[in-house]
Amino acid sequence: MTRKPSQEITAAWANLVRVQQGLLAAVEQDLKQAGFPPLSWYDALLELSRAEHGMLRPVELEKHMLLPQYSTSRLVDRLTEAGLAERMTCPIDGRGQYVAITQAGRNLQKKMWDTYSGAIERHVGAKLSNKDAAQLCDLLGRLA
Amino acid sequence: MTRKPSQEITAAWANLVRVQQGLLAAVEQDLKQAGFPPLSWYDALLELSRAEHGMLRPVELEKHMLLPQYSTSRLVDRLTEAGLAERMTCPIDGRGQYVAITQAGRNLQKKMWDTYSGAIERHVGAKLSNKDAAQLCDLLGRLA
DNA sequence: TGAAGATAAATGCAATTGCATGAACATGTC
DNA sequence: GACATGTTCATGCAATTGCATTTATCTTCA
Repeated sequence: MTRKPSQEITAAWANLVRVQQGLLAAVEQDLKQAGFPPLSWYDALLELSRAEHGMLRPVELEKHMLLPQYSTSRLVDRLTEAGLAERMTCPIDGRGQYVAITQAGRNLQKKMWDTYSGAIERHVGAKLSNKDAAQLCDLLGRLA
Repeated sequence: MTRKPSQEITAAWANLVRVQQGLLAAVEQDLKQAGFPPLSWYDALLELSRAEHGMLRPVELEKHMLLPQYSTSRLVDRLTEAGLAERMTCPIDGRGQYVAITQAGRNLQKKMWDTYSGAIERHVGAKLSNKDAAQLCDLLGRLA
């Protein structure tokens, strides 16, 4: 059997799960109250908007977002349904496709950022100095 | 509009969400592979096992676990179904009830901890000193 | 007392997720 | 070329979640 985690490790783990879930729920709530779709839509739109030509293979999107394959497929369904993205046939691989962000998608992403950034500032920025944030970031990075 | 979050804050937020989701998925996976139910079952069993007489009102459980009311109700359904907990009528409030952990519930909680603690050690303990963990814990605590 | 409002818990229904599989195409090997 | 294997993406189905509402009981206050 592996060694048991120390008190410190266990406490850090418990806090990590608890705090993240609380903050995420709060941020999602802020988005919803502002009439926006879930954060996962934002994440996808951001990834697409940053990609070359505003398009990505679903497989890429999946890797960026750390989502299961079927989850990506359905997220793209919804984005497409809402007119925020489009599926395009992939010229170099008959199995695959490209997902391209639309102008409406770009617009929504920018509008959501206003609310999203406000939520981050309120729930995180207001409670941590930049120095603390950098430190937190570093510690989390070691866990990745 | 609120101030925009700094680079540091934004990066910390992104890392927090990303790292926690990754680690949590990994730990859940470890539990599942060992043939155990989800972490939420463990959390509930732990709360119950620590409570006076091994029982809690659903409302209490809900507050401890930060879950919505209906979610708690259904979690208790499943625990009861599996013989890990029992619903008892509440003598002091006719609306309410008590949820009591069974011996099987206590046994499962202990068995799950073997696997769970191993996963924590592997995914967190192996990557952070106790000092780092304490610091992480502190930083997260300020966000709560 | 009794009516109004608050609280505890369950549940119907729609949306979402997870899992397993399927269909279409690609790649490597002989 | 043809078969075996791997990759990409979609989807049927069951389980879970979220939301709104219902039922039952409690509390308050006139």
